[in-house]
Amino acid sequence: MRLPVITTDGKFIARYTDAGLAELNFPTTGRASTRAVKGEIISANIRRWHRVTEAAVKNILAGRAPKHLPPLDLAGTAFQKQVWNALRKIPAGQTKSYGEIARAIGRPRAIRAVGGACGANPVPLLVPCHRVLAAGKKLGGFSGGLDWKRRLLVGEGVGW
DNA sequence: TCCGTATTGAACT
DNA sequence: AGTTCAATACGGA
Repeated sequence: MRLPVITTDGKFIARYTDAGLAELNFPTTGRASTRAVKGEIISANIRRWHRVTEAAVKNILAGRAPKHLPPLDLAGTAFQKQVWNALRKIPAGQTKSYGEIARAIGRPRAIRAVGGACGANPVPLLVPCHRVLAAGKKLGGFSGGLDWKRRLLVGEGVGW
């Protein structure tokens, strides 16, 4: 089940399973339109979750920590989930390095693997992979494009 | 098993 | 200040 999240910055696409939000994509430039979601039956749960998701996305875009998050149904390996879980502990307005995340999950040498897990994150924004910088406060990379990463950090008042 | 990473830090020019 | 290089863990083919 895919539903659009309309914001002033574009149309994000949220994908839900019975268990919760499974995916949240940045606005796609051109390809993959909203697609015929109509006709599908939207369960009460998903409707409720989607309202929470919309509010959370808008808050994050405005640089504020979302008050509530929908339940997440993240598909990934145990390692990736550990990383994503660690990312969610980063408070808004703060950043960490890939090395710090690696240490936080007890694998100080899994630095590059952390980068890989960030890139595999199906739910950017809600899982704040944009708060992870490379050593020396360099930007590193970002799945949705570095422009987004810069913008989100600036929105949270992070300077580097 | 080999390859590519959203890395890192040191050793060079 | 820029470049090269090895070490490194994980995931996909």
